[in-house]
Amino acid sequence: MVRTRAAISPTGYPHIGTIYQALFDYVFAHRHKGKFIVRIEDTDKERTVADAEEKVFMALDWFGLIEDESVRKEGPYKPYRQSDRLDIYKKYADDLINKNKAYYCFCSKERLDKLRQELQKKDKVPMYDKHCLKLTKEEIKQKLAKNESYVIRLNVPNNIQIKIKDELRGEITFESNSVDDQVLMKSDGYPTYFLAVVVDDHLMEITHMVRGEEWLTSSAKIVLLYEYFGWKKPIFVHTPIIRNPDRSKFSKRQGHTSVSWYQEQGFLPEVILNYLSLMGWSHPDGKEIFSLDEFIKLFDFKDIKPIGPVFDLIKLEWMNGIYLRNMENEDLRFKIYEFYKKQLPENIVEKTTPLIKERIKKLSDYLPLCEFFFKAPEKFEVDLASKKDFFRKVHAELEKVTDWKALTIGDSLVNLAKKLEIKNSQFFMDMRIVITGKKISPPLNESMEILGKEECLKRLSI
RNA sequence: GGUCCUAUCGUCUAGUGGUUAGGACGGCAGGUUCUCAUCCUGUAAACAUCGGUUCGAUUCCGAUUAGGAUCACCA
Repeated sequence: MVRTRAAISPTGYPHIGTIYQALFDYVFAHRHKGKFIVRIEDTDKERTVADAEEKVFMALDWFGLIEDESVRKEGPYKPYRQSDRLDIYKKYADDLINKNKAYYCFCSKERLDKLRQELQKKDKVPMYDKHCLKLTKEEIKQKLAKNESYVIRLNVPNNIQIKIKDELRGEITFESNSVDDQVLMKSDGYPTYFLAVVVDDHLMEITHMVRGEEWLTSSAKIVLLYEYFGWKKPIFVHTPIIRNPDRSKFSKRQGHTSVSWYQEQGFLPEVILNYLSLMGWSHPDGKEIFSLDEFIKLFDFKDIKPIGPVFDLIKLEWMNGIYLRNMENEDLRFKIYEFYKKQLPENIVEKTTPLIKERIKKLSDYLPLCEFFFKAPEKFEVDLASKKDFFRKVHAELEKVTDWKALTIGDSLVNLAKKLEIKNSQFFMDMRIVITGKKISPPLNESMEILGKEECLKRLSI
């Protein structure tokens, strides 16, 4: 039974990179009729934010990446929040101590800082010097009795090779001398990520440890822990990291990383998932538009390219536009109505939806395009002062139209243009400005039909 | 800097020991059109470099270069 997990730290608004990771977990689990678990990794008390957990689930719900087990959907492996599992980590840390695979460290922050500085000065990689490994059992007992503050460190042996098999990259070898004696238990009794993730993944019977490439370097520690515990290792998958245009790690300085931004802009969640699927993976038929279900049917980790792809907002917008255009008018109308919190008159949204369907890429494009339906323009993108006479003539002509439909309005306007010997393009542009205020608008005749005769005549008599 | 990862159009990617190296976004140029958009047509644009292996390498191997990740009592 395949079991994957999204390990999420509740430290703020959900990040698009987190969703990217979770997507692979979710899809792979579903591909193999397994389980997808969400685990809350809140072992950093400083960084944990109170309502972040709630936001994580709101985001997952929005995307439809619904988990099988989590803090809100407890299963047989509970609890699913790491801060509720402290006694478990303690037990396993003690186990490692007893096996001499980990050791107490009483070094002060000052000593560690100094050590780090000295090594850096010599252009060496800052690493712990195993100072406290030399402590005798008796010394340790005394220090513990005196309640001295301590951490527990991983005892990494010298001069061995640590091998890890990554699904995307094959075998990777690390020299143990370049692996630091990682702190496993902090002085506040909380575990660090490394201990917690190994213990939890083992106890929760996670079969595929899927995580971002930023963890690749530290996976030697993970492998070592599995070996020390004598546990069966999961399959390791280090997925690519989404990049900024300058190829650095995707960050809010250069892009929009927060899920909430995409919601506010009116991107559809299924579009974002579709787009994200294409980062590192490609459809065997070269298709770009496909559903989550289709992705599930075809997905395999082996087909992911291990290159960090650049996030391209322009292409995402294009794709969002495709989805919007493929929607039924009724569904799109409802999406727009909901997007604007049901504040806009529903009948106008309904009538205008077909007009703007091929003109918007995001739901938030609707209002700038359709604002003139809700209120008369207050300023005009072109100065109309010299055109008053022209509009009087149009007014007179339109007044005669009894059947107020786009087609008849159009006929009447085209006739008038001919009569006045004005080019259609010029004629309609002036009309557009006076009716909508803007040089760019939905089709004019249809817009005027929706606005109604009375309102149009009113706008003509400026 | 140490360690590790990676390398096809600007971007996302397909692909092969012999191909006119394909598609998509974006660009450019046309067409349709009352604007914009949609739609349609066309077009420019890539195998990082240098060595091997080979009859032949973009493809296999190595080195170089470049980019990235990581080096906390953060995840």
